[in-house]
Amino acid sequence: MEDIALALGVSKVTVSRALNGKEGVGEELREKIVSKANEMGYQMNVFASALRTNKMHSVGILISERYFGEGDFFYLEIYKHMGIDLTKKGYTSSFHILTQEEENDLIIPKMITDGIVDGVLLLGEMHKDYISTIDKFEIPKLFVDYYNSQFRHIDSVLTDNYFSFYNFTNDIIKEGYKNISFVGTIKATASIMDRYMGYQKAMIENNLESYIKQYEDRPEDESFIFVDVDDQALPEVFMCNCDYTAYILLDALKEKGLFVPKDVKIVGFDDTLYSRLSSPTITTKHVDLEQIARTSIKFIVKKIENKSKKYGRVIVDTKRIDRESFVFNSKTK
Amino acid sequence: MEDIALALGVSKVTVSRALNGKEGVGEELREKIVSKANEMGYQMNVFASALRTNKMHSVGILISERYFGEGDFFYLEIYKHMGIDLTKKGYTSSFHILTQEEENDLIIPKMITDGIVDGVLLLGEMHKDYISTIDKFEIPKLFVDYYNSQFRHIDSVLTDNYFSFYNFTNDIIKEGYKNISFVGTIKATASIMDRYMGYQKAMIENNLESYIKQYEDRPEDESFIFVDVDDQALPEVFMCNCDYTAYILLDALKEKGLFVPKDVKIVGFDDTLYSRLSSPTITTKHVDLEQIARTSIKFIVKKIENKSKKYGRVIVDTKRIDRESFVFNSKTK
DNA sequence: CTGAAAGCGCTTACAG
DNA sequence: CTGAAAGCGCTTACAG
Repeated sequence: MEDIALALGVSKVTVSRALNGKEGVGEELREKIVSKANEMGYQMNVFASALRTNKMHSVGILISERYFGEGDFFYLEIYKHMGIDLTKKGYTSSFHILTQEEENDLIIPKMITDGIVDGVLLLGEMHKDYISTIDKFEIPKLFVDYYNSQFRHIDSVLTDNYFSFYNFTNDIIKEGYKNISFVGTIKATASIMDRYMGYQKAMIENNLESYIKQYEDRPEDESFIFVDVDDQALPEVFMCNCDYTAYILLDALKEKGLFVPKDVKIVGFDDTLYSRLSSPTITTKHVDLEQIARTSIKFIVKKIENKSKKYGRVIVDTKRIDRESFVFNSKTK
Repeated sequence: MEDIALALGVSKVTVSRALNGKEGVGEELREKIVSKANEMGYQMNVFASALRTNKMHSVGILISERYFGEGDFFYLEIYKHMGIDLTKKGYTSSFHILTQEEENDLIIPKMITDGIVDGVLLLGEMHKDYISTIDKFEIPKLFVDYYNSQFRHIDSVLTDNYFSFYNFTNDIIKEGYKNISFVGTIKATASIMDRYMGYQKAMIENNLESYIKQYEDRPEDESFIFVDVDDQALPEVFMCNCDYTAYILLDALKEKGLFVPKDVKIVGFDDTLYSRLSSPTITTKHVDLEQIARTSIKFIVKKIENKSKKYGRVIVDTKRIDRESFVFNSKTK
């Protein structure tokens, strides 16, 4: 094709430079070349280009299938926005849902081993051994909605679990509640742990140490979520680490003949379908997925194009959504 | 790398043939080459290969963002299984969520214009003009869960909407019901239309023509779903074209003080989250997504590798899931 | 600012 | 069954 562009009487070297926006071509010449290329319907052969540069203008997005339980639209929404941003930047994306088998056997997707993608986004938590294995590939990478101090050299874009939960708890305390419990197995994921620490911080700062109480929601070695509320001392508010847990808890309370929010109040986190389809609907925190996506893409592309190196941990805020499961009570008046 | 494989004293032509499973290499030699390649950790350069063959061993999966409303796990599940099957066959996948803007402005994804994917799967319905535009690209393609008689030359893998709904309706009639209504705007999508026709067929065959009644669920020019049940003559059973409609209808009935399944029965279709999270839960039909995925991948890969040409419309069956919203009544006894 | 030359790592006829 | 030669369409130094 370049040959034909030589219809302009220049060398293909010049054409290549003009089309790739490289310096070393006169402005008028460049414009002439570009318009001629369009006129001729020129389409660059990306393989030939990639053969020389090793860049496909493509980023891989990896996520464990564990995060695609039903109701988990969270990551899909993020992916959608990533796709939009990637397209804007002239990039293509490969979305790989990691099976449990691949994760256990440390099988790295073809898109990475074959160098088809120029960079990779690790969406959500995955097994440490798996991350180690991927980390051996010298390709730009970024955690999204996950971080691990063992892999501190990998930057990450994160929901502000800690501070958001702190604010959330603080708000509820301000509204007059004291006996507030946290629901979540804190060692299950880093997110749950961070949310719990945010809760604790607020409780301690408000001198409510004596009310601090944490319920488990993920029995060991079980994949399902479950909350045991066979407890005489019901709190005023259950702060659940996520909407799904809140949803399950709601069912458990109903079975015991308790009414939400009359007898006890509940809040969730994530603003997923569970918080909207339950009855009553659940007050929760919404995460700005679009911003997480935009930030992640911006950074990974910069890394790929060598424009910048280190970002560390980039935090994205959340917004409270009020629903039926938590309603201000008389204490606030 | 091939050069180094010449450590075996053969030409790189032979190595290329051996590694690609082409004929023209002795069996012993092939094995020797393959094991040497593994030993040396050889990784084929896919770009160089693609430059000659124009094949990246990659398939693109396209879907309109309209199908990623919340609760729509349907297509994501299919994608997940597609990814697994593709990996098994040594293929990579690019998942492109088509924005409304791209669909309206007939913008074709880079993965197709640049020839990065060897074939493309069109998941779910999209605008006819958009399909026409894509159809101009001479690349193997297949509809999944959609068909259009205007594009009869494009094969498709489909849920058996017509026959499944026919069977479903027949079952219900057998259980003693006569006054059965269909809920769904039949001109909205081909799937709804086919489901309706299946319902009608069963009604007519059982001489229940006089009971045939169809309610709208998608007001014109509205994106939300809504069911108007301000109707004196309630049927015994509402057969909704999908779970979401059933879910909405359930709410509408509750507001009128009606109880399901006591006062009236409801069934949905698709077995999505809506049918499980509602209260009562909704009897529905489950589609074998894994089979849809497996079939689609098998066919698109065959098309890419020129092993076969024409499949026409390939139908995948559904399975009834009984839940609370439809319970056998005394008539069956 | 522009061009001639070499080469990226494969595969495809063609010849033996 | 095996190999020598040419070429896929770009980009990267190097030279002017």
